[in-house]
Amino acid sequence: MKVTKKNIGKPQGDVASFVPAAECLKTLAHPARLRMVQLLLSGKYSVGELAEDCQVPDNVASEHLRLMQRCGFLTSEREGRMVFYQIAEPHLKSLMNCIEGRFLNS
Amino acid sequence: MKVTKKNIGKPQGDVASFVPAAECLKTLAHPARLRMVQLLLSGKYSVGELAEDCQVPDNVASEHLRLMQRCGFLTSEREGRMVFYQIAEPHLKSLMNCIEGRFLNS
DNA sequence: TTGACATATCGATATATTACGATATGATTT
DNA sequence: AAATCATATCGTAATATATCGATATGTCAA
Repeated sequence: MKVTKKNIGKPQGDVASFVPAAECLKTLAHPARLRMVQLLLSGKYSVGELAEDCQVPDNVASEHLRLMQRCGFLTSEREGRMVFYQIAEPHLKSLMNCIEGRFLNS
Repeated sequence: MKVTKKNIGKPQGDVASFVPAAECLKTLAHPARLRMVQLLLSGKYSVGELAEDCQVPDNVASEHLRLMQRCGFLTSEREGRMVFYQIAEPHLKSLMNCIEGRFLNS
């Protein structure tokens, strides 16, 4: 590749390559959804339990969980009349570590 | 602290403690802004250079940069008629490493 | 000082996101 | 089967965000 003034030292990729990352980060960028991910990284929770912890109605919790499922963060499993969600994206753990390290260290 | 059925094994914090994190993540969750952070982690760039790389007009780039400055990610410094932005938040580096590791490894 | 360049700001519009209430589905108990 | 519980979906209204064009500010060069 020819090296010009324009690309010396530039990191790989371009703005387009960040489109999927931006979508997933947007999905994560909500207090209730962050808290849900944190909880699910530590154990098993039903929709109702997550809703109660996050202080949102059940249907709102359900929508948050559906969004995270859509982008591959979570999977769900029904047990009786409850539904349990779990982490499906392994990178979420290190990502949450970064976030907790920055924002929960007060 | 008393241990009850409700809090066994729950990670510290609650949904409210994630409000600032969610705001900052929302700021980061845009393709152009992610690319700008990636570039600024690797070197020095003016507004115009960032705008060109991200393929947005100068004023749009300027607004993106202002948003990131507002939440403490960046600082700016004028040199002549150009303005250079730089990373102000050290955690951005590890956060970008997580993001690149997940989304730019195809 | 005039003109050109780089960046920033403002107002308006278009689009996206969020939350809510109502209703629907699925499962269990009586 | 009917009632109840847990979750999901849908329409809608409120709010937030993104983008654009126009204009403003600040800097330099002629």
